[in-house]
Amino acid sequence: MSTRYTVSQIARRTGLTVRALHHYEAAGLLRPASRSDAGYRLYGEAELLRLQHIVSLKALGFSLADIRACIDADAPSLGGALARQIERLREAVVRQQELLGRLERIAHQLAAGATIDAETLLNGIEATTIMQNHFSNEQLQAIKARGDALGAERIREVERAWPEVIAGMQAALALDKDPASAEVRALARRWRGLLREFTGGDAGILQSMNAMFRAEPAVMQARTGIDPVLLAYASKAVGLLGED
Amino acid sequence: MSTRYTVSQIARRTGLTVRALHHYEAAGLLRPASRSDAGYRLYGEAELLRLQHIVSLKALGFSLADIRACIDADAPSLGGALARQIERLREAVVRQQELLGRLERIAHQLAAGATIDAETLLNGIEATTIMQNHFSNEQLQAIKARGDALGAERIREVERAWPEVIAGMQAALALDKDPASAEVRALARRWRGLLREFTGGDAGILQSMNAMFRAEPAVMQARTGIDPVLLAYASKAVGLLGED
DNA sequence: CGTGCGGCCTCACGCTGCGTGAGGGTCAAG
DNA sequence: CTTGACCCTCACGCAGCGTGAGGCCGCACG
Repeated sequence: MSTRYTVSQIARRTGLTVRALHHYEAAGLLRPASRSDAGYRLYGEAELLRLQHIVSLKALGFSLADIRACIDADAPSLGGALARQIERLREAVVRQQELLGRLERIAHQLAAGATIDAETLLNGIEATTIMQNHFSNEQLQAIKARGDALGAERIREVERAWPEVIAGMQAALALDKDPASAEVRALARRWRGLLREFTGGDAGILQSMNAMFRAEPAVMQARTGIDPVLLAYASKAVGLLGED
Repeated sequence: MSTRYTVSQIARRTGLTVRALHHYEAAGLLRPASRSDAGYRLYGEAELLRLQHIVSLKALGFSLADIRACIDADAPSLGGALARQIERLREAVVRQQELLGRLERIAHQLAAGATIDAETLLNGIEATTIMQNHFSNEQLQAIKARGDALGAERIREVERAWPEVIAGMQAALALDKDPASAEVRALARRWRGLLREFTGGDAGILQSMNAMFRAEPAVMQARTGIDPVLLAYASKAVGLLGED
C-alpha cells in the first residue's frame, strides 16, 4: 500500500547524499514518514514530493531557511521570497561583474607592462582599490571617459608634469612664499590646469578627491608626494586665483 | 623614530575590525612588529603597507590563503593567481546569470498566471529544474528557440492535444491492441507529430528526453501521465511507422 | 590612592551546508 | 556464523570573521 523508501533509495532518486538528508531533517526541512524498529528512516511518496520541491528551490539558490519558510507557509511567502532572491542575485551579479572588470583591467595592465614586479603591481591594485572606495561608480565611469577622451599620450604628459608642479609647490611652501605672489600664482595655475585635466571640471569628483586625501593622508602622500599641509597650501593658492 | 600603532589604530586606518586583525595574525597573514610589555600588539609602517596590500587583494575576492601565497612568494604566483581568480569569477558570473534567468522566467510566469497556488508553482519550478538537469544548455536554448518559433498559441494547442493522444495510447495499451494496427498507427502518427513539434527533429533532444523519462519515471508519470510501459509501447508503435 | 572607563588580551562558540570519518547496530545472503 | 552492505548517532572541519566571556592595562578624575 504505502510504499516506503530508505535513505539511500531516496538519496539515489533525488541526487542528494544520505548526509544531506540527515542534515535536512536536523534543519527541520524533511522528516521521514516513520522509523523502522531498528531506527532506520523510512520515507513515503509525500516526502519524496516534498523533497523534489526542496531540491528545486535549492537549485534556485534559496537557503535552507528560506526553503523551509516557503514550504511551510505555502503560498504567501513564495512570491516574495522569489522577488527577494532575484534582487539578491542581481546585486551579486553586478558586484561580481564590477570585480571582474577590475581584475581584468589589472590583468591587462600586467600583460601590457611586461615584467612588472610584485611591489609595483600591488601598489597599482591598491590605488584602484582606494579609488573604488572613494568614488562612486558614476564618478569612476566619468573619470574613465575623461581618460579616454584625453588619450594615452596626453595622460602620460600629465603624469610627467605633476611631479614637477608638486615639487615647485613644495619648494614654495618650504620657503614660506606668499600664496598670492606672482611665482606661486603661476604654479597654482599649472596645478589647477592639471587638476581640471583629471576632474574634467566636475565639482563632485574634485570633492571626492579631497575627501580621499583627507581620509588616506599616508597612502596619498606615498603615492603622490602631496601631504595635507601641501594640499592646504596649494588649495589656498588656487583659491586666490579667483576666476582668472 | 619607528612609529608604532595599536590594533584599533590600525583597524581605523584600514577599515578593518580588531577581530579581523587577530584573525589575519592567526592565519599567518600579518604579524605585529612587536608586542608591548602588557602583550599589546604593536604595528609599524611596514605592517601598515602589507595590510594595505592584503585589503586590496581581499577586495579583489582573493581568499586569505591565496593572499598569503601571493604576498609571501611575491611575484611568481601573483599573475597566476590573478588569472585563476578571473576564471573562477567568470564561471561564477555565468552560473549566477543562468540562475537569474531561470528565476526571472519563473517570476514572469507567476506574474502572468495571476493567482497561482504554491503547489502548481513548485511543480513548475520542479519541471524546469529537471529539464535543467537532463538537457545541456545548448539543448535548452534550442528548445527555447523552437518554442519562440512555434508561438504561444501553437504551444497551447500542443499542450491541449497531448493528454488526448496519451489517453488514446493508454487505452490502446490497456486493450492490448497491436501496435501495427491502423488505429494505433494513427495514434502513433499524432504522437510523433507532437513530439517533433517539441524536439524540432533534433535527435539529441529526443535522446535526452528519453533519458529523462528513464531517470525520473515517477516524476514524469506524475507530470505527463506517461509511465515507462506506455512509453515503450508508444515508442514501438512510432518505430513501426517507419519513414512514413 | 582608589576607581572608573576604555583598550587590550585570550579563548571559544556561532553561522552555512553539508563532507567525512569514528564507533557501533542491522539485515539479507552464503 | 560470518560477511558485506546499510543504517544509526555523534562530532569535527571548511571560510572569515562576529560576538560575547572573563580578565588584565592605562590614563584621567576625584
